[in-house]
Amino acid sequence: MKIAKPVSEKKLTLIDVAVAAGVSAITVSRVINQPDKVSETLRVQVQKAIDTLGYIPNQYASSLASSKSKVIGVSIPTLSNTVFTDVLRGIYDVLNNTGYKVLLVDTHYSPLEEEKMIRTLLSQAPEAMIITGGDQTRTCQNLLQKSRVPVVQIMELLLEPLDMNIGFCHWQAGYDVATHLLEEGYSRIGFIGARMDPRVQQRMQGFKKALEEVDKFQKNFIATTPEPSSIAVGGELFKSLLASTNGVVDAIFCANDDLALGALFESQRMNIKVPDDLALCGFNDIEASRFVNPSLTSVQVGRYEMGIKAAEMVIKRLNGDTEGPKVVDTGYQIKKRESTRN
Amino acid sequence: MKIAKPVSEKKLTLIDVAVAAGVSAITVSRVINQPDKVSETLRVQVQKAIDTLGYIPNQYASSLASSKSKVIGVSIPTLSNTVFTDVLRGIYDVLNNTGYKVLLVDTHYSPLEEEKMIRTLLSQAPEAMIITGGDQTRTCQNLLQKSRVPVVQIMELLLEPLDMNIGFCHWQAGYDVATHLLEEGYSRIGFIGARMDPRVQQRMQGFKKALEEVDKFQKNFIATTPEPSSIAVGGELFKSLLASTNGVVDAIFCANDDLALGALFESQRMNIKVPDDLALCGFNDIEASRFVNPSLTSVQVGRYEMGIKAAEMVIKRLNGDTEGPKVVDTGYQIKKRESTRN
DNA sequence: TTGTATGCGTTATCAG
DNA sequence: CTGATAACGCATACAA
Repeated sequence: MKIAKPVSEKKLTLIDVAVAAGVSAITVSRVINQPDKVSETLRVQVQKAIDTLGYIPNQYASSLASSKSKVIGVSIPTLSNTVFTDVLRGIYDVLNNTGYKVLLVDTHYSPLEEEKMIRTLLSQAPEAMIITGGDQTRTCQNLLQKSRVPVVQIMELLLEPLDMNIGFCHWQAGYDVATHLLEEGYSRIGFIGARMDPRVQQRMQGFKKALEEVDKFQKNFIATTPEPSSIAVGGELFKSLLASTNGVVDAIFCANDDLALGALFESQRMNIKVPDDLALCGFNDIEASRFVNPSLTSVQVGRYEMGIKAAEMVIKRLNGDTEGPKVVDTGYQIKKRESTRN
Repeated sequence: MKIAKPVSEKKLTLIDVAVAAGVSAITVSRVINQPDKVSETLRVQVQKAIDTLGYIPNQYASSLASSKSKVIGVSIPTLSNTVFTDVLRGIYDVLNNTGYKVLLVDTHYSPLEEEKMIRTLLSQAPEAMIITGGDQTRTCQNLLQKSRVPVVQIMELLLEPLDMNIGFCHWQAGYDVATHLLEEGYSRIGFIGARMDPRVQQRMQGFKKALEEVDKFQKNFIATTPEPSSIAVGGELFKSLLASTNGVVDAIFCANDDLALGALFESQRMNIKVPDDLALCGFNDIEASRFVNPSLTSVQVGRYEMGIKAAEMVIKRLNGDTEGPKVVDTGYQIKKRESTRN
């Protein structure tokens, strides 16, 4: 049995392989996709031709014909925040072993941009989507529902998920942080937040509620900015809050650890002792929080695990399994450290 | 002019839009891809139909017909390191506005895994590839060359780039850091490094060379580990180095800022004064380095800009422009801060 | 087990 | 500027 040499110029197709192996195109297709449905003899013969020629299937023709893209769309607000890249890592680690490809978009926290990007994603006919949060535009949600792709909304628990949902309750987490600070004996408690995306808003509302319940909420104890969150901004907001409260604030809930680090570093420069003069609590529990001095109380959330689970939910659904729960609460845990020890 | 209502059941095609707008399919295609080639009247009319119906083009059909995938493959060692996600951000920010999609893979720093992933990427017929560094397996490099896709190798300057190359010289950066420390009067200078990927190795070699030139290199002043880099590991390596040098080390070049922060936090706990008792220099200049106390000397490299430029090089090449330089040195800058002020 | 006919949704080519 | 027709490469459905 002779097999033709590779013709390096033109693109190889199923037919080239079929001719080389002396079979029909569909048989080659089967050798690739359903090897069990082809006899041993032909399978070996065809595989040899494939290897010899160096044939690589055309995914686009395949997707078009089968309407299966093997693509999963993922949308996150930003690549600059370890919170999201940790989740991403979980998603990639699961999906890369399943033959699915990830198509990632970065919405820059803008629902409008998100709509545009999700439109692009949908044109790739993804078999499923993993998207962040629930503040998509109405149009965008319609697009998603009309497309009928399985959707997992991650990072936060939603009142009305589009489909599947995995995350935790930011409101409750904010409430619990405030409670922790109250329990530690602090009473003039402030809040600083940046970007103010829906999840930060919820943390703030939970925080506010807890203070209101004990009649300790004061409007001027809140400092926020629409700017992106950063250590620098944390320092700025910290100074604003000191000013607006005439320095009487005795504890601050920072909407995330970057802000908290900024506040901590600034307080060190101002010679304000943490936690003696002032308590600080962050959110997300990034690695630095555990090691900085004083160590920073923060709220741990299983980001990598959330990514893993979201991807697993997707895979399960794609395998036709509709049994599992559609909503998963991944919870959180307040890590009490030196910065709030009274 | 009436336009039909969306029929939510079947998938919309060009033809549906064409019928709704009362034109031919190819005209709709042109409105989408070459709007200038369609008269104002028809363009508006067709666009209206597209919007009303919520039509989304099928990229697979498009790619099959035009043999253009509009895909660019990107390979990075890990998603856990801001160094790479910053570059990624630059890449996405450029590419998202050009109609190209990014197919990203995370190689976990393993050339073997990289080879496997790049093989997968190639079956998507990417129009170009952006990959990290130069330590691909021989097989992998052959695959890339045979595929004839434009390739940009990023993060470091290579002796023999496969095609295009953008980055800076890590060896020289390491050399310069050592020189800076020597100039500040330090003379018992150590090095700590983790993961020990090719770029870290180069920084270490440059560092070593500078010390050797003034006869100040000592083998036991080096502490490394193959473990992933982290703040925690920085603290550990710091303690090892103190032990192996009997505490006489007076300056440490940390292969990155995470390690440096770990060393700094640990030194604070051990009551070792930086920079009075010990100088610390990091690498990458992450945000924390600028704000921590004492602020941390580090080496700034334009990561986001590198991503931007890499993507721009790719786009240029894809547009048939072969003029520009194939190798770009993005340089670096030592940010001298409190932690090395003698 | 293997093969034939046909369609997937778009774009290239060439006419009008 | 607009349209008819034929690819693009593969997989589905059915036949043999």
